[in-house]
Amino acid sequence: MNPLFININSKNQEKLLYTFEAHTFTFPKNSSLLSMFQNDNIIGFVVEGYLQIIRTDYNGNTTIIEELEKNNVFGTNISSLNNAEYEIITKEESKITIIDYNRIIEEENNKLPYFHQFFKNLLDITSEKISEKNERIEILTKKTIRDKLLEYFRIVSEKNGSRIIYLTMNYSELANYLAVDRCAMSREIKNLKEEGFIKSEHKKITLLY
Amino acid sequence: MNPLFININSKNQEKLLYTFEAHTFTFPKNSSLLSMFQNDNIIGFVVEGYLQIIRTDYNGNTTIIEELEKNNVFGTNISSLNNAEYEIITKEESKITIIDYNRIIEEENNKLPYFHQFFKNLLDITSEKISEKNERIEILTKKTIRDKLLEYFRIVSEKNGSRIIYLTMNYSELANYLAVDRCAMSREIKNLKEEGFIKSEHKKITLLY
DNA sequence: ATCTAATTGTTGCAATTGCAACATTACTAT
DNA sequence: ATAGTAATGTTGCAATTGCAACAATTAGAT
Repeated sequence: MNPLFININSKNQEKLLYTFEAHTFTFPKNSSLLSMFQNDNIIGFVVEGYLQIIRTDYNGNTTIIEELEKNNVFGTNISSLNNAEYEIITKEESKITIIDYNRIIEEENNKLPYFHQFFKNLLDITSEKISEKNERIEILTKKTIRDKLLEYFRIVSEKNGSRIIYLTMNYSELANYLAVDRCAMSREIKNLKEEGFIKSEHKKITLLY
Repeated sequence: MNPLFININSKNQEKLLYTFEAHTFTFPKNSSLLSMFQNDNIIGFVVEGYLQIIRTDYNGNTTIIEELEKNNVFGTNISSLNNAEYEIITKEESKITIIDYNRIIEEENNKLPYFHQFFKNLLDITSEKISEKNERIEILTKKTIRDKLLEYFRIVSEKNGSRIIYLTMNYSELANYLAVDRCAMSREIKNLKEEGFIKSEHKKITLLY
């Protein structure tokens, strides 16, 4: 379910996307979307695929800021894409729909019966993003690699309602996400396994505590 | 300037606060606001004072999540206050205004001429919070205490347009915010001073690079 | 099927950090 | 002014981590 369209029936969804002149694009794997709407102010969502928002700082270090899976929403403002250090890249072939933000905030939209709901949804999505950022901060404020891993596992496990976790990122990316050295993380995962806290095979991790 | 009321004249501001039945409260220093609106969904802003949103995890460790100064906006959803681990505390006597969020999102508000602007402002504020969270993440992903400090100084310096920084937090709180040991941070600040990167007297820090 | 590139695993070692314990200074209230 | 409390500074030491260099495994392309 696309959170932009909660409580909006599919006929009105189409109408809304038509009114806002939404456009859908497909990007090949490992491409940057930024050039597409560099100076525009947009809201977009993932129709199909997997993308990441990454930041590259002045030293050339990159950090994963956000993962974008099917139905996830992103935007110039709500994803800090107005910051030149941020960009969106596709990790696999991806299809996205883009809406001009300026069309969304036009006052005359108030006449559309479903617009209020749409705008409310947008605010809910933005609030939800703040929650996710706070969760990331909860992870990053942990002092040890072990505690960061366990906090990450806890959050993912709670979100999916299961003690079995399938990693969406690969291990290099996870280390980046947790802001730790990949090798040190690998060592710590081995320790967690040896001490019986987790079981892991490839990207499947089972929490045993 | 209160960002909730950008492009809304003061007469309409009052009208709006009246319509939404906003209430203003004063809290003494070092008090928790949470009990006031535990199960409500609210939006609030700081009229006067200084507050912090802090998180206490299952181990009893507390983390500073957000600082709230005059005119800053907070809310159940946009500040993750629906999470039981989060609370707002006053660091000095503070006056805040609270609005019931359910009154804000009523559809009939669309009839109010200034409402569209208000809702847009709310979305802008929420987006801005995401940017701030991303900045915090940029700091926390740095590997060393030195890099965290310099990144923090850079962000504050850019925000204020000055190489001279006045810390809003005390040093214990700053260490908490950067998620490092206070003593180790103190040591690193001494190093930065000795190596001529910064000058510091009490809460005034001058960047020399 | 095979070659190549990408990802993951391993480990010694030096650097950084957290922790603890204590000294010093600044703030607050009476 | 002074006592009491909170904040800050200092430092030795052990634990954790990052780094580097390399091995092993897996994934992807032709």
